[in-house]
Amino acid sequence: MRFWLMKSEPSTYNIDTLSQAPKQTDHWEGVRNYQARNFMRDDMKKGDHAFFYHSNCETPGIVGKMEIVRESTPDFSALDPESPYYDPKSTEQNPRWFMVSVRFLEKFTHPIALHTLKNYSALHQMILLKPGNRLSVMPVTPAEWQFILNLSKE
DNA sequence: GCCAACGTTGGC
DNA sequence: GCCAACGTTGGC
Repeated sequence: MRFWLMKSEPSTYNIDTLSQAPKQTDHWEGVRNYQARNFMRDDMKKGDHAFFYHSNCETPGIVGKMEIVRESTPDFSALDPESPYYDPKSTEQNPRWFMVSVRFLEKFTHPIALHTLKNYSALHQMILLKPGNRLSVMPVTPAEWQFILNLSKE
């Protein structure tokens, strides 16, 4: 099983939105970055786990975890002219963007703020913490995953 | 294939 | 809301 971190702006979609969705499952639509897309399309497998990260908000950080329940399929929002994620260069025959489906697993009683993550040398290598990083989907190592899970239980 | 201009991300 | 860092676009 592999581990991931996926960002969302909570004003658009947050961990409560997911936990209140039917079957606590939803599409992770709207990723429009090639590297992030490639992770979802090529490397994410059913059964993988992912942290839910709130970005661009008062306290950015990891707020919970989820499970990948469906591997990548074309992101239909790219085909919808009404969608903010519309991309005229993506077509049904030749889709440019992909998404996975995720299921809510847990909302942390102690979310871990970005500024807290930065305090631990065990996490210094996290892609999330690399200067200038803007990836919205990225891998997390098993050691990082376990370390962060432990923090969430303190 | 270079690279300037532009748009986006996301912390602060 | 600012703005630095980065990715993408498109003219040449």
